[in-house]
This record gives sequence, structure tokens and C-alpha cells, in this order.
Amino acid sequence: MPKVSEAHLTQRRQQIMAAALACFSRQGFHRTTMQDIVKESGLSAGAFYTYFASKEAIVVALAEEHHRTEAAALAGADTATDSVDALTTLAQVSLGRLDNAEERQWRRVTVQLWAEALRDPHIMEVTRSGLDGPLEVLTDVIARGQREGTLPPGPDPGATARVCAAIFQGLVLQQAWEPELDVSSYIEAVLAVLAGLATAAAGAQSVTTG
Amino acid sequence: MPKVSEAHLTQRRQQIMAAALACFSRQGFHRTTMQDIVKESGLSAGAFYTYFASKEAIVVALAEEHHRTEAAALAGADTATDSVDALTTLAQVSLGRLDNAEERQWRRVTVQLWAEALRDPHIMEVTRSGLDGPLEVLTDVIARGQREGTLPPGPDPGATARVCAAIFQGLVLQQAWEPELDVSSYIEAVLAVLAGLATAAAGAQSVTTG
Amino acid sequence: MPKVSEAHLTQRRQQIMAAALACFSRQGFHRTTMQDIVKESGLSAGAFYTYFASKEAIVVALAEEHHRTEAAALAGADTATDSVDALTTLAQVSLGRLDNAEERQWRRVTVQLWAEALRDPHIMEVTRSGLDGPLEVLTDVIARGQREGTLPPGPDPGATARVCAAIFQGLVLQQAWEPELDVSSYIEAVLAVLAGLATAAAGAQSVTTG
Amino acid sequence: MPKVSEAHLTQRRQQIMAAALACFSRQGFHRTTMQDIVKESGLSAGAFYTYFASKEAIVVALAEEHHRTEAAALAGADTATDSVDALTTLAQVSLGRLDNAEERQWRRVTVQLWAEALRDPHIMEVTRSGLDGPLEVLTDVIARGQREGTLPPGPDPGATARVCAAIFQGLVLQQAWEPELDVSSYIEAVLAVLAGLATAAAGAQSVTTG
DNA sequence: AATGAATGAGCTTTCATTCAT
DNA sequence: TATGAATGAAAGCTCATTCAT
Repeated sequence: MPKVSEAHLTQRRQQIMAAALACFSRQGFHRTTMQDIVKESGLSAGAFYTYFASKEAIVVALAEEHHRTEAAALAGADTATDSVDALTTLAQVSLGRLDNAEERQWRRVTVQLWAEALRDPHIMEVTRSGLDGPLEVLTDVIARGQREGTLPPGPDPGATARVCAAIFQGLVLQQAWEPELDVSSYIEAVLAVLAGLATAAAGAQSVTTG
Repeated sequence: MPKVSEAHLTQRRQQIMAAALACFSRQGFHRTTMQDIVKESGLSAGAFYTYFASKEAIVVALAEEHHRTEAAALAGADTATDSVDALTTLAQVSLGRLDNAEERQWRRVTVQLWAEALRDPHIMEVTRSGLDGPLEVLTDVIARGQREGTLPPGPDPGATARVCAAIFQGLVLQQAWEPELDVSSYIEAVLAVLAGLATAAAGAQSVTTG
Repeated sequence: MPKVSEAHLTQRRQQIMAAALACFSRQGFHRTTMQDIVKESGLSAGAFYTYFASKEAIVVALAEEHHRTEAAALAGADTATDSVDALTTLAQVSLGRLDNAEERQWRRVTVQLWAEALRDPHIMEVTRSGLDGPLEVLTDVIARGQREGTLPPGPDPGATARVCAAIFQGLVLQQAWEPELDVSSYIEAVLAVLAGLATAAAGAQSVTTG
Repeated sequence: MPKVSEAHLTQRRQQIMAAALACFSRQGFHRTTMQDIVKESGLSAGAFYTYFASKEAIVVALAEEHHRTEAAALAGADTATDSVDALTTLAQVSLGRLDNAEERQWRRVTVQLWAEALRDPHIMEVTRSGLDGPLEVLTDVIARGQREGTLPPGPDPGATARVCAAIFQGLVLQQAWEPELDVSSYIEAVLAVLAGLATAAAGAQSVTTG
């Protein structure tokens, strides 16, 4: 085939990435051979290397896509004026997004990316920026809440943001292990925690201002 | 049969496990070769196979040791009569335990075990029982708190327990990525969350009983 | 059939051969990929195969071109009546021709053709005829010189011709390795050898005839 | 097999080198696969890599062995007081050495090393030092001959040494191409050339001193 | 005639495991 | 028990060539 449309090239890349995602989810990065990916994609070994430089490159490409998708999902979820509302929305959006059969492959691959990041600086970079972005957003919202008195004033906003991030990460992990896990009750529990913080803040506020 | 003392055997096993832990932490399971472990341990390839059946076996052995150690650390941390106190103690003990340079290797290996569990039923079993045990303890404590009115009555105790577990898992992950992370402020933030729940429960209680 | 002028075809062939020569000189036959040649030539992979049947075919084509050029350079260099003069002219022409920056690529490729000839009967044929032609000319001239008494009568003319060929081949090799080698002093040394033979013949002659 | 004698290791290395030499002579470096070498050596693929780091490494090892053997063969061949005698001895020893069926493999591999040297700095280094050593010896002998009047005074000793080296290199090449080539008549022709130089020197001397 | 994405056999190298000593 | 050289299947990747457009 001669010169081919840009769209064709993009579609091929995605075809390969989808195949790789399926293989990685099923067998992990290291137990997946190039043959597996090639077979799953319906292409040839050579074709793969037209689109990706190496096996590692496709892991990085997947990490980047994952990061992009997650960032997009969160974009604009923190616009609520009230910071507790903002946190609630963020929790619902980010956690709710995981309750999706189509995300199952991604959850499994995400856990592997966490491990892979420990070895590969490039993947670490991408993976970390998937944490640092939300962490910043959360820290800002929490700090605002503390200033406004809708959140308890004591704990460091950055540390609290990390706790929120952990609540997300832990769900990813637990769901990867147990696909049928009930996400909605998990979200309810998280919302109860947020409500608790709001209540405590209100109490502290009334004491302060009372 | 130049029989050798039981102690000698145990010591050799631990020598190999320490070597494997160091290698796995440094390079990951899959990038670590048997040669690496053998070299690090100061033994020979043949000797390794006297003590472990395979490369996978040592991963499982490490998972089991990790599980055992964690279980021991938590044992008896939930004895407080008051359930919020019990949760507070559990948080301090489990999270505080991570704030330890010597645990650094373990944190990195733990994250890899999470990924590995997705592929290997044996590791999944061990890893899951490292989650299920604490989950049961937490669920009991939380259910008790709800009955006694020291925790808000709404959310499912099991789901809330999962949120607590997530707070632990997320810290392991974040610390693996960022060894210098400030654990004490993280713990403070967690305690503030628990305090919030207690406050909210107290409020709900007074409304109910008032 | 968008037929194209003969000249166009010839020009394309030479364009490709020049590209191949450059690549082969730079990286050797085996380290040069078709992609390299295609890129260097500014054509497409498909276009290459319109003009040459295979990668090997272009090596053969280069060998043939090399052979043709060398034969042309030597043609008519042996016309001197006196055989020592003829040898001197042959030496000056053939060796002098090498002292040329433009020949540098060819020298490097020639050495590779020598090696390649050992594997490929077709290249051996072409390469050998590049030796056998001159060998015949030299043998004739030397035999004549011996008959006429201008060269010492002892050694086999064919063997002496081979020594002359070796003097040429060795220079090609040494220049390929050391592009800045001083060819003119090399030629002087060769001429001194020829002069020595002439002197020895003259002495022998005077003894015989005296 | 456990710890094994030094001799065993050396023998294995030589076993592999012999196998590689046979393969390279037969099919060239690039057409020889590791499988070929492994099969010829009677060992396994893994065993090869216990003794050599790569396919390239064995080419270098062969180049080094070749260099060593040649240097040894020439050592002490230039001790004759008279420089023409010394040159004669050098010619007989170095050229005569090639007239040996066992050397056939080496001749073919040598020609390939010449080509390989153009690409690989390490092989170039080894190969070049196989030329530079003899060149130095020859230059010294020739310069001495010129001082003593046993060789014609005109040409640069270094250049003349290169001509001598070429006579050797050309024979290697011609023999590689034509195994049945008559070396003894080639040597005779070379000796006649040397005799010619001696005669010319004697003549020049008598003119000068006469 | 020209394109260049696609092919897939075949390459070099690795490494978990074994077993003669 | 301990050794470490040996094994060989299987890995990731390359590249000469083809052919639909």
C-alpha cells in the first residue's frame, strides 16, 4: 500500500494499542510476547514496528493515553463554588468512572503501570503527572475549604489531598482484584466521610464564631 | 546426606530472600535474573534451587513473609473498646509502620506484588488475604461503631472498611513513588477524617436521641 | 505503460548505484539496508526494484562497473615497444589512478568485493576477470621482456605478473585503510623495483652475450 | 558441571573459535548464523555466550589470534646481517607460510577481516597492527640496506616496505581466490625482484665508488 | 512508473533450570 | 550439600521484498 491517509495511520496505532491493552490486561507486560500482541492485532510483527519503536514504547504510549483520558475526565469537575461540593463532585466523577466494565482492562493495566513506573523513568514521569495534576487540584480545593471554614482547619491540605488520591488509587487496586466490587456503596462511604468533614468544620466554625 | 541443622536451612532461606528482596526492589521481578539473585546472595545457582523450587517460588515466599509481617503488626491493634479509638489506633499503627527507611524495599516490592497478583493465582491468594483479614477487622469495628453510635449510621461498614484499606494502599503506592513523602502529616489528615466521622456521628446521635 | 526514455532509465540506475556505492563504502554491504540505499537515492523501495532485481544485483552491478572502469583505464597502457617501458607505464597508470579522492569510495567497496567474491560465484567471476585480464597482459609483456632480454630470464612470467598484480592489490588495500597514504612515493618504489629488474637483465644479457 | 579446570575453559574457547573459523571461511561472517557456529562447535547457543560476549566478539578474537600467529611466524626472520638476505628470508618465511592447506581457512577469513576492518574500529586496530609491525621491520631493514649500499638508494624505505607488504597481501588474496595457486613460483619471482634490486645497488655502488 | 505500508522468516541473544562432578 | 557450565526454547526485533493503490 502506498501513501495512506493520516486517519489510516492513526487507526492502525489504535488497533495496535487496543491489542496491546487486551494482552497486557490478560497476561501482564512481561508475560505478553510481541507475538501475542501481533496476533491479537491481526497484523504482522513488522507492521508493529512501523508504528512503535519497541515493546516498551507501547507501554509508554498506553500510559500516556491513560493519563490523557483521566485528565480529560477530571477536567472541569472542580468548578463548584463550595469546596465540599467540589470534592463531592470530584469523588463521584473519578470513582464513578471506574464502575464500568469497559474500564476493567485499564484497571488491570494501571496497576501494572504503577509497578512499571518504579523501573522506568519515562513511565514514572507519565504516571506521576497523573497523580500530581489531581493532587494540585485537590490541594487547592481543600485549602480553599479550610479558608472558608467548610473544611476542618487542622490538617495540611496537601496531605489531605493525598488521602483523597489514596481513596481513588485503592479503589482502582481493589477493583482490579475484584471486578464485581460494589462501587456505589464505596462512593457512599466516601461521601459520608466528606460529610463528616463538613460537619466537623461546621462545628468548629460555630465554636469559633459562636 | 551431610545433614545440616534446621537453623542453617532457615538462615540460608532468609539469606536468599533478602537477596531477592533487594534485587526485586531495585529492578523488579522480571528484570531480575536468577544470576542477579544468586550473585547478591553470594551463593551458587545450584544452591538456590536447594532452597526454592523456582523463581516464582521466591516471589510467593516473599509475598507470604510480607503478609505474615503485616498481620503481626496489626494483631491486637483493634482492642480499644471505643471503635473510633480502635480505628485511630489501627491507622496510626498501620500507616506509621510504613514511615521507616527499612520498609522502602518492601514498599517497592509490594506494589509489584499487587501487579503480579493479577497473573498468579497463588500470589493473588496471599495478597488478597493480606487485604481480607484487615477488611474483616475494620468491618467489625465500623459496624460496632455504627451500632454504638460513635460512627455515622449510613454507609455500609464493608464499604467503609474498603475506604480505610484504600487509604493504606494509596500511601504505600505514593511512598513507593516518593520515598521522602511526609507520612506524619498524612496520618494527621487521616485522623482528622476519623474525627470528622466521630463528630458527625455525635451530631446525628444527638438529633436521633434528642 | 507510461514509457520513459532510455536515458531516464539509465540515469535512474546510476542514481541508485551512486547511492549504493556511498552506503556500501560507509557501512559495508551487510550493514547497509535497502532502506539506507533507498533513502540515500531519494527514491522509494518500490522504485529500487524496478531497476534492480535484488540487493545482491546491485552489488554485482557495482562490481561490473568497477571492472569496466578499470579495464578502460588500462586499455592501451601496454603499447610501448620496450617491455620495461610498458611495465613502467602500466604501473604509473594503474597505481596513479588510485591517488584520487574520488576513488576513495571505490577502494573501500573493492576490498569488500574481494571478500564477497569468496561467497558469491557471480561476483567472483566479475572480480576474477578484473584480475585475469591484467594478468594476461602482464604475462605477455613479461614473457616478451624475457625473450628480448630486457627482463631477467629466470622466473615464470605468469608468477611475476601475479607479483605485479599483488603490488596493485596491496596498494588498494593499504589505501582503503589509510586514505592519506603517499601514493607517489609508493610508485617511485615500484619503479625502482622495475629498474632493478632491467639492470639485472642487462647484466645477465652482457654475461650471456659477452 | 561444576568448577572446571582452566585448561578446559581454554579448550572450549578454542573449540568455538575453530568452529567459527570453519563457518566464516565457508560462508563469510554475515551469512554465518550463530546457529551455524553452535552446531559446528557441537555446543549449545548458551554455551557460546559463556565464552564470547557476542558474534562480533569472536570475529575480534579470531583477528587477534591471527595477528598473534603471524607475528610469531615473523619473529626472528630478519636477523640476517645482510639486508638483502634478511629481505629474502622474510619473503621466504612469510610467503612460504601461506603455502599450506591448513592455512586455507585463514586466508579466506583474512580477506574478510580486511573488509571488516573498514567498519569495525577494533578489528581495524588489530588488523592494522598486523601490517604496521612488519612494515616497521621492513623499513628498518631496507633503510639499512640503502645505507650499506646493498639496496638502491633512491626510493623511500617506508614506501618500499609497503610494496613488500603488498606483495604479501596480494598473494593472500590471490590464494584465497585460487587455492591451487603455485606459491613456489610466486616466491621465485619475488626473489628475482630482490636479486634485481641487489644487482642494481651493486651497479650504482660501483659507479659511485668507481 | 512510482509509492511505502505490510509481510514474516529468520536473526542474535537471554536466562530459568539442570546435573555431572 | 554445593558448584557453575551447560542447555535450548523462546524472546524481541530486523529487513529484503512485495503489491494494492
